[in-house]
Amino acid sequence: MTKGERTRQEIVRNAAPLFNTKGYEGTSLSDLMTATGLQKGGIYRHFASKEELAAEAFDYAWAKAVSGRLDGVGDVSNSVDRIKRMIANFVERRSGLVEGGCPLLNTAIEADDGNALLRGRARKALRTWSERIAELVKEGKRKQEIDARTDPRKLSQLIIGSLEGALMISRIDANDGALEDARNFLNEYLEENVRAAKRGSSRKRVS
Amino acid sequence: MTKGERTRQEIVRNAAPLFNTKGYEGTSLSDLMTATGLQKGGIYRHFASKEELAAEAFDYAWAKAVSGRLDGVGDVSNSVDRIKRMIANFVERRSGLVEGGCPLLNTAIEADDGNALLRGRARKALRTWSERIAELVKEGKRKQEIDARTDPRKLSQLIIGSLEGALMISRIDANDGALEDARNFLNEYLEENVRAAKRGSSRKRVS
DNA sequence: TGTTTACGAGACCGTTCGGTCGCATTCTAT
DNA sequence: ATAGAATGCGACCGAACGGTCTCGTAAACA
Repeated sequence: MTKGERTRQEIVRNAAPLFNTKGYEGTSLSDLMTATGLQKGGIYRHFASKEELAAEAFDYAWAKAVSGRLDGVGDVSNSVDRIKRMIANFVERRSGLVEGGCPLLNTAIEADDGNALLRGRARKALRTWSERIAELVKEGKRKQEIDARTDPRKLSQLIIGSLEGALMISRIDANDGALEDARNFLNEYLEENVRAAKRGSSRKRVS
Repeated sequence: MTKGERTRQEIVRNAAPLFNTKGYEGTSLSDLMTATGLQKGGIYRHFASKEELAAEAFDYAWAKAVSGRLDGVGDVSNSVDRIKRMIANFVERRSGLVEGGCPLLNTAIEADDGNALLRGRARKALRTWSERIAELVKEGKRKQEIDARTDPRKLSQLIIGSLEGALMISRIDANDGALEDARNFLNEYLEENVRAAKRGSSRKRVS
């Protein structure tokens, strides 16, 4: 790897937590200069604009978030338990993440009426995450671990929506209660309404 | 009402949609000048700072949001149906809301790491909304319309979290699907797990 | 080791930022 | 009608904004 490539990565690595905590508008070039230890010229050698850097920083932060949430999911065999593991990772995962909370939530809210480049990144991030969960569900249905009546897209949106909403509450409340409650709720929902019933037994089903 | 008071209200009225769509950092004094038709001096005669104006604009936008969500709730007698009405109001948001989406979500995300004044307003807004729903639940329990085992605070957080999370998804997705799904999910949940069972019948209960 | 290319510093650019203030004008209460 | 208070204009402020460019230096390849 050339020196320039290394520097470029370092810039992204240092810029990510800044953009994620202060937002795109709230992060200035001089903030970035301080965080990277470079002057403007040094930064602009590698990126055409603040916007382009922010987009790459988002990708970086998002990749870390996704890998944190999928951590250990492969070690679990049952599909429902995989989903539960992913939820637990979302709720617990503190270390290794880029500071400032979920990059998707942060970016989606700031960019939904403005910045098209960042909005596009957020939209794509949501899609791929949602599809990833939906794939887990489909696989579970194939393996008959998940009830055949489960709609993969709807379940995926329920999980993402509940978690992100609870995260928002937890962040202003400065209290993880909402996040914990969301986890408990989703886990119970998965057990009661998603996990395939044992052969022979029957159950009333919601939705 | 004096001329100054009228002007002050007009400034808040015109500033609210700006702050709610572009955010605090993203809204400049010159944006505000254009929106209000006043010069800087005219605005600063009534507010000590941009921050103070933003805080009042948030209060204004939030008051409108709350009144929109509670619209018609009093016309319904059953407590569960009242909650369902409130959810429908949130999802349909037909009434004269301030542009830019839910002020609580927008402000919470932008202010959770910075601006203390706005963060305080968002925190208070969340608390009062949450308590309002919890009150509905408690009343429902008193009237035996809501299952005695229901935790008012948890249900309130589940509703708020699900709706706000779904709103975030709907906004980047530019598609109301997630919001509709959240409404359907919550309605079914309320019917199956919150509405008090008819005397004599029994039911398995989640959470 | 010599040469060419890649790199980063930092002065500089015009613009916009949030905010102040003196003053003319307009309200308002008498 | 008029005095005094309330109001809004707009020139002005210093700082900070995102971004450009030149040039000395360090890295990379031969």
